[in-house]
Amino acid sequence: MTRNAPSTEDKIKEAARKLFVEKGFGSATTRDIAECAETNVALVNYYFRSKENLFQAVFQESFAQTFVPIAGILNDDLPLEVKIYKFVDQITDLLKRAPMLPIFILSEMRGEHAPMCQAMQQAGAMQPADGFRKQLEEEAAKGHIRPVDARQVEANLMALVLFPFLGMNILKMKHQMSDEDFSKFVDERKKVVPETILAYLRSGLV
Amino acid sequence: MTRNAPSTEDKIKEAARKLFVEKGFGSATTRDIAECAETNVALVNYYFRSKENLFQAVFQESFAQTFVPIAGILNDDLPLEVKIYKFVDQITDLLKRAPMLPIFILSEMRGEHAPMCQAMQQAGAMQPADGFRKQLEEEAAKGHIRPVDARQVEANLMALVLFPFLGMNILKMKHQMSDEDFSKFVDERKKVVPETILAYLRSGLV
DNA sequence: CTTATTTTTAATCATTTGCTTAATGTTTGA
DNA sequence: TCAAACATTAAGCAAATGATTAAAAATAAG
Repeated sequence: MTRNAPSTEDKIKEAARKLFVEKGFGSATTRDIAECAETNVALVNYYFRSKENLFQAVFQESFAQTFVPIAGILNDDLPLEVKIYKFVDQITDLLKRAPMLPIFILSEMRGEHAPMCQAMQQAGAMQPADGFRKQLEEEAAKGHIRPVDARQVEANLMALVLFPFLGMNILKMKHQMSDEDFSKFVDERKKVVPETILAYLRSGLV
Repeated sequence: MTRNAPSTEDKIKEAARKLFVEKGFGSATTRDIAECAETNVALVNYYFRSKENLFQAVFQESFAQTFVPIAGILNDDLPLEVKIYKFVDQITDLLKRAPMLPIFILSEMRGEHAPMCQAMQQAGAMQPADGFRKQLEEEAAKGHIRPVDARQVEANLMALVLFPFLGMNILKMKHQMSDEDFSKFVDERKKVVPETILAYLRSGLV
């Protein structure tokens, strides 16, 4: 019982994902993609009408795969400390499976594709983590943590989790890391990052 | 007394910097660059021999401008707390003047240009922050902070300072920020980030 | 001034790139 | 079974792109 052979359309989309993520929109050609998908250029346009169209399809899936889970976990109904550990743990594991997605998304969200941002905002793909904000306010009211700007805390969390993947190449080189070393490094951050966030939230309490 | 008219070569390099940073290597064409520099394509190749060559020149300058100061400040001879505040303050101001540099550098350091990493490593453009590591060890020995992995602390610092610029577009959209709002946001981080780092370093002390 | 060198221009070449077309093969459903 | 819809292929087009050339213009040197 062999796995279902993927449809041509799916093979093209997967090839496109690989190449767009690896080289960026401008440097990946339709012929690259066709070859990588083991078909020809005509089929790429037959299924997706244009390179731009294909890119949109790939980008939106990638975006949903990366940034939607992030807001999701933050709005979960969990105790603050548990939530933060869960967030770091799950996002880290997600990114270990697709380490280039963040840099792909952020880098394509410039220049001619910058307007996509707005489009996706309106599509509701990016709801603010309102539950998280309220939770921080409640915990502060109870005196469990100090009063904070939720946007700053959220940015800190995202920064600490995403950055090692965004700067993976530089990081690996700077510290002469093998793939395995890097994997260990981000695993260690499953402790470091929550401790950092919680230390900030709890610092300066009377 | 008007400022020296920039040479054609410099006008081309500046135009290239603007367009490479804005659109990436693959999406910026030599004709774009020539037009933006108010010359013609032949001159681009006359001064730089090839698009790839021009890119290398621009990239290396941008890299030096961004990542060398970072390691520099960390190795300065300053008390830990002062150093951290200075680091965040200076790098933030630097990035406010060139907010797209980080995403440019990280995004171009993939695909066909990934080998540049190694080349720049060997050129010594990326010395590890050894002074910072020793300082952290000494402070830990004195009991002023807890024992830490310097690489993790350094990564945290870089992450917290760089990330808002890397994710500028998403951030501005998610929180409906104007340019001014964003500027305020990163200025507030001049307090938030050092407090976060220091809270971590001082947490769990007996 | 004259010659040599450097800089600039316009025209052009060879490829590449996104996309289309027309013909052929394959599947599906009535 | 047969036609209608779908899938695939090879060939090619027009525009864009990186690079070059040869000649003209500007600048520097003797």
